[in-house]
Amino acid sequence: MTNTPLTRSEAKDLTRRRLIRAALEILDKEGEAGLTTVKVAKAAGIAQSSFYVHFKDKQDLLRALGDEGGERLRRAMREARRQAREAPTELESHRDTFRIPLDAISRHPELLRIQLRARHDPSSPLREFATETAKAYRDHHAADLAALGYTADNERDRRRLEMIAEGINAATNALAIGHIEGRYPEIEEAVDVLVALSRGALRWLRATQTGS
Amino acid sequence: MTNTPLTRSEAKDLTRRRLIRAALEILDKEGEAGLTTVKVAKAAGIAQSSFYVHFKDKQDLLRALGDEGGERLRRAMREARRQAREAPTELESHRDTFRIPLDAISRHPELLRIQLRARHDPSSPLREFATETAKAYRDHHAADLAALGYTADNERDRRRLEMIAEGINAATNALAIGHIEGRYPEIEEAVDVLVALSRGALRWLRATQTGS
DNA sequence: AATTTCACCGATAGTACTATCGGTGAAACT
DNA sequence: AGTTTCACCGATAGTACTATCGGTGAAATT
Repeated sequence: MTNTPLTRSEAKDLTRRRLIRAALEILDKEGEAGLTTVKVAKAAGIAQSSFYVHFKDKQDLLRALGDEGGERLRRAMREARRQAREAPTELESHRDTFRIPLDAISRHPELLRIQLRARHDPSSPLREFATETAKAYRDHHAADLAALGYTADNERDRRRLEMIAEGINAATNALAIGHIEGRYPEIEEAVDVLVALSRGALRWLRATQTGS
Repeated sequence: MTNTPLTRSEAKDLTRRRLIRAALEILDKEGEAGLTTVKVAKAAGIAQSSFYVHFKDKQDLLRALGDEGGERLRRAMREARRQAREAPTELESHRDTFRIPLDAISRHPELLRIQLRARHDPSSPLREFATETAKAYRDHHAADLAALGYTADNERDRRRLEMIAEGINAATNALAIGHIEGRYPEIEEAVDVLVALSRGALRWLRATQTGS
């Protein structure tokens, strides 16, 4: 194994990353209640008091976790999108709309779990992260709807599109969790279901767009 | 105001219900982290130490909250179903499948919030409550699919129906939260969206049922 | 080579909460 | 009327965690 001839700031940065990594794992496995400076520091291999060399306080760590989580998620989405761009047909491209988030989530399941938990917890400092993440997914689906020519020119239609994007997003998350937990081994099967649900919404939009 | 000529056990029962009521409110407003015996007891108007007259420990309270929450939810679902039984047409009856959970949730929004939070929190003693509640909703939707003649005779179809029920359920919860938060003021509009999503899934099932 | 910087350490003060204990008075029982 | 029961109380021991502080040695700087 290679030695560690690190400069001081490199070593500090490494420790900081170890702390964040450990914190994310503990957060995922034990929840926010189990996230203590004692456990995080120990898991990162330093003394509890040294935690404060890297973070002002626990709140500061949570903030960093939100940033890091968002960063990872955007990276995963970008990567999934990059792979999808090689998709040949237009049909495939529509399937991609659903495959991209599923792939991104599968890459970092802990982020979805943490997000879903924080989303409805008024006491969680990660709520901002959860809200932003949810918005990113919703925008993703809203962009898909817009690309298919479904736009809103009044309040009612705007609400409809938002509800559809939110519903599809929630279904995507639920199936992603099921996939992570092993109940739905095949991502393509989940994509099938999401495409079917989505088509129902689109058909309804078309049927009611010009009429009443 | 009426006096309180209560027997001892009546008074104790009243206090116990006050504790559960206070605990549910604190849980909803401040999350599990904010739920302490100090706050619950104070909110119920008794001393912190008297909390232990009614519950063995905090765990015991959480267990009681799960029971109480499940009870309230089942009552709300039953009541909503009772009202729905007066539905005239078959179309209305199908809409009711989605209106019932939405109504039930609107009646006790705190229970959904608590459930969604606990569902993915490994440290939460309320996880069982969350799992059971989620199952109750899923069964509700699965029963609807069965009533429409969609049954599974192989593994793949079983998975499909489960994924659809789970997806619809997740969408229902998401729209219910949106309704509670005021973004979707009209329940009927949410029902429209859910019906549309559902129809897409049913159409897909029909199209692929006998073929490939 | 001498000096400074600083990531890390152990010890510990402070805080918040859980759970127990002995005491009290009014309700319930005899 | 006398006795027992028990819901509730204040006090407090015990536990877990946060955050601070002075000290240390090796890296960085001079």
